[in-house]
Amino acid sequence: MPKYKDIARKLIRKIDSDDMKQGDKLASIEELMKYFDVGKNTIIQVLTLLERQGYIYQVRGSGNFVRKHRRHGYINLLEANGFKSTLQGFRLGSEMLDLKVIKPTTEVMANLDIPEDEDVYYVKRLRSIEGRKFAIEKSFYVKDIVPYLNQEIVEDSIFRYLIEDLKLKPGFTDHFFRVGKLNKENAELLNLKIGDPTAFLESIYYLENGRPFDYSKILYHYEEAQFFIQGASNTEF
Amino acid sequence: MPKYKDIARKLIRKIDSDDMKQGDKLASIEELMKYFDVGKNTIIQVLTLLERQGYIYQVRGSGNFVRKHRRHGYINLLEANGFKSTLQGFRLGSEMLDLKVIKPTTEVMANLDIPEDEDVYYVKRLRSIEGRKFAIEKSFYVKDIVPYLNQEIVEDSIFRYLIEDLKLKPGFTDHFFRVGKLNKENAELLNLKIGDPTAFLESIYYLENGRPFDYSKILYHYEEAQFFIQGASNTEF
DNA sequence: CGGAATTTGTGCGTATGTATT
DNA sequence: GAATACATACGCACAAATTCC
Repeated sequence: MPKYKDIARKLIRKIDSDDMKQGDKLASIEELMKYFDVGKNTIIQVLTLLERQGYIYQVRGSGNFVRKHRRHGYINLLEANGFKSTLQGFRLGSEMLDLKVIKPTTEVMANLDIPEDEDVYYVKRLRSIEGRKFAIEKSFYVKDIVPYLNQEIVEDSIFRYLIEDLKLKPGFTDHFFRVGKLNKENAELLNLKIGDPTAFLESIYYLENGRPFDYSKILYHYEEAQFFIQGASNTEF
Repeated sequence: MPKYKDIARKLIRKIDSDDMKQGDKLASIEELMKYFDVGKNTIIQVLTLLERQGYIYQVRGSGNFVRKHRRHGYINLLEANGFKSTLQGFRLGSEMLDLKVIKPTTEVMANLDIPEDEDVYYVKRLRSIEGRKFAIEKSFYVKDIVPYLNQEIVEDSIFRYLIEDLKLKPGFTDHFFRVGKLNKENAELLNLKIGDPTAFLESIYYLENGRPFDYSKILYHYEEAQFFIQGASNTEF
């Protein structure tokens, strides 16, 4: 592991600990250089990374300060897998409703950028949080990249399987978000009424090399799901 | 303007042009160094910035490739001001419903991190797109930072006024997102029915120095609003 | 298939500019 | 105005991944 990632992890652990709160000042670049025994560039690289991940904000001439969001139970849409760290501490469940290999629809072809004869895994899951119905998820995986799935994997964590077992490297993601009304089928699955609100999230996950491998459509229970998005410093363009 | 920002803008113009599409390869770092007559670090800095902004993805040993989303009419939640570039080309309107200086509620105090006796501007606007009702926005500005607002400013663009006239420098942003049902008052404003779905977005805008200056709550018309969020490469943590 | 060439990634040292304290 | 701290930028060396032959 490169030095800057190692240092970043250590600083993140420090920031996440109870020692630090919003607005606290980090050690100066000079001090961090000495402490970790690395060059200035490396520290700058670390701080740039932390800023981009939303852990700190940088103020020129002044210092680097902790950024700590104070709301819990929100899904952080900027983390690789939609159901991660911000929901830590909650009991999550996954019930498999369907799992099969199919040929892609036009919609799936377009979003995964594949031809019509390419096989895809179709997975439908009912997700729960603390035992309550939380979301209906329909996912499509390019079989060429994800050659095998079974019930055990699907009810545990597909992403963990992809990363740890298949050694895939997810890169970036596109999320598309809308609000709508539930139809009969989905309302019944979520124990809601027809016409009740729902958050509809479409996500396309790409590997590091830019190839899309997962297209997912999620309908959230409107009373259970809430989302969090951190915008970094843009300055123009 | 620093070299890396200047180069970034030029590359973004190039990428946004019709010449380039998703997956196209940029010139190599070596070539960019020669073309712009700068050092390698500067080019790397440019590419890191473009990657973070979602314009490109980087593949080690291979090259840098254009990332171009193909959906229009979506609001990009990662851009400083919620109603920017992705809605370019649409006719946007702002009708002022209320504008006054008030003392903060507990909620506003907490989100803007101010004491109870600090004055805030309260602005309520009805926003439209292509003449259709689009969203109801209630915003709170710290008067100490934004000392003056009037109807003209509020019905044009508050952010443009803050940046260009007040010379404020917005830094980062926190967005919180939920789905809910409309009450009578808001349903009437949006020409919808009581109980219809709505997207509810709370945003806190901070200056570069980390001080919050704007807390906004927006209720979107569920048939008009759709959102776009680009996740960058995270790789672990 | 293997090795060479290409391309990007990490890291050091240094100098100078700019904003804050 | 001086001291401190972060920002930009150059040049160099070597590592790691991909691509080409």
